Amino acid sequence: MKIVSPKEWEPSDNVHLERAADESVRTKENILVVAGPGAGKTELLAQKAGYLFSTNLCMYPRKILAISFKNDAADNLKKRVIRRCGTEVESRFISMTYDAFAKSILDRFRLALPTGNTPAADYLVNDDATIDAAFKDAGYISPYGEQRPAREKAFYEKIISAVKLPLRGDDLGTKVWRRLLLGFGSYSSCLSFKMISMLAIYIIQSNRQLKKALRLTYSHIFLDEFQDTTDQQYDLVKTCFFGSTCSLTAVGDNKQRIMLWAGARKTVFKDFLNDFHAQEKHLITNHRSAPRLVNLQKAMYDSLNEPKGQVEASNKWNPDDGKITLLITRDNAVEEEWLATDIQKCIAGGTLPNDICILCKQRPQDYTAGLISKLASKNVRARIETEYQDLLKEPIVVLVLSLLKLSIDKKRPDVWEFLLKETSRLKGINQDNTQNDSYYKMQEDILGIIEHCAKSFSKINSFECLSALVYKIIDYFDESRIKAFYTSYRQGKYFDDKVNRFIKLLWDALKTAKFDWRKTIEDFEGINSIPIMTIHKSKGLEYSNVYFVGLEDSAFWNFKNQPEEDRCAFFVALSRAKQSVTFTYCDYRNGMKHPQQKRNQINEFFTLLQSPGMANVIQK
DNA sequence: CCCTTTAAGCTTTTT
DNA sequence: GCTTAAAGGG
Repeated sequence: MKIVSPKEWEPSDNVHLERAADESVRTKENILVVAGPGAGKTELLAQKAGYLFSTNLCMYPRKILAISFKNDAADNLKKRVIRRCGTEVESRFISMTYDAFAKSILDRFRLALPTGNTPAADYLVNDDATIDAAFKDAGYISPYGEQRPAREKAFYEKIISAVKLPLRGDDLGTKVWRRLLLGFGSYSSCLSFKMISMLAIYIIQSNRQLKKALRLTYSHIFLDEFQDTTDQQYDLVKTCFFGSTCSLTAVGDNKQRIMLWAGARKTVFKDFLNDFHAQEKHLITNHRSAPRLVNLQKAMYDSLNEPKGQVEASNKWNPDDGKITLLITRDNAVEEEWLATDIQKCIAGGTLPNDICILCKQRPQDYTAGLISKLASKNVRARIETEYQDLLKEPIVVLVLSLLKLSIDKKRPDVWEFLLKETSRLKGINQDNTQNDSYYKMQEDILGIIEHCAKSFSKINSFECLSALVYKIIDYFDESRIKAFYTSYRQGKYFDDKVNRFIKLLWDALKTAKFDWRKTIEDFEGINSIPIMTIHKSKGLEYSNVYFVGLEDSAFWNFKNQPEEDRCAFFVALSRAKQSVTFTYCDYRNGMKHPQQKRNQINEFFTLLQSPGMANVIQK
């Protein structure tokens, strides 16, 4: 990478940065970037990484630490940075989740903890059975017997979090901590995610040298989706970097704050501005949504307590682009027919199924079961994404799928490269020197398995056959190595459950695709179907056409308790759409067990959509 | 055994 | 607010 002066630096890949974004990239101050949907928050962070590396303001060999909530967000950001800056920055852009960051501190500095507070080296993470047993062993008698409802888990977390480190005293929480740190009876050491963070915070708080080392390693810190930060995550960041010369960049959007119910810190923007003396910048361009949709988003600013700040649609659109529809029907059968027809038209017009999305507030199964079969009768596939999303991010599923893909088509250099890299990491084979014997043998072995799969495909005609093939692949990678490498698979039946579920769904896909393997893999990955999900799952995603099913009081049943959050949820739903968004309401849903649906609580959404020039209202 | 009453869950991720 | 399942009553 060529070193340039800050003045010479320009965004890579011909990306244009609006003024506030350019300033946010170049500032040396701590900064909070408030940016609405489609403003390019990830791009801003990627460009800032490029700026810091190519000007050497992140001075070699210091690093940038980017913290996200979810693995896919952390991976996406890392990929974007590598695309913008090249692979030479790979080792200096550390992109990880809060939990991975806390765990990395604990694992490296575990022995800096005082005696009696040190977990065993091979602790399990968040194993329900162990935590349950620890409470029992510490003398806690559950009123629920063998079952553990959600509230019991919440109670456990509360007791565990209330304990102050280092451990002293003899209360229930401390007793549980002692058992979980070192193991007890036949149970091994096991920490919850909260405990890992608490230990990481304690390590940094009580050890000036380690804190100093951390601050020397990372000169710049990026914090993604900052509006969702919990108290504990904020504590961790503050413990590590408060009062340092490290420069922090937080990006987020208070209009998309829909995680308060799960413990997001309500005052996190204000606290960050105060604690870190950060500047605040606002991005105004919405690169995602068409002008009419941006207009609807803007109309919500008042109710979202957002200052009448500016938003502008990108100039790639015509001023009249974008479509908003409000469909009001008698019952869900009419609704399903209308939606299926509209979606069919949309696909006939050239929109890909996976560029369409069906959203629900909650419980997608209850709201879209009928629509799924209606669509199926018109040869349009739609599926509830939850389980597929979960499986597709499992390392074992990713491994097996890559191998299957190469067995179908050898000319997939990207997949081949990934598989070699992952396998050598898994098997502990040195990949710096690809000339050595073990690396060569690994390549030969993988090719052998690929050959075996390719030959087996035509013979697979039962669930048992498919299962045998998948286990043959797993055998090659070696189950015990997989469990040693991906530590989440070490506990309980987690590994077997995931693999069995994967085989089951792959078998379904194989039958649906009439044993066309290429199609099967495509289908499994969701290329050919419309994703259905909750608003929460859709956060951060975008689709050409969005259909929100069930704009009804009963779907927003908690509106009176959390009106701000539900307004944000509505805003998140509509702001996923690039080109068109449709909301549906029906008087009678799902067999009229109950009287007519209502729309009193959330009447403000209807007022908004029905205001002049906003939505095309269709009554059926 | 059947009918009524009561209580829980619903929106999440993380190794 | 509505569904589901468990608990309670006759």
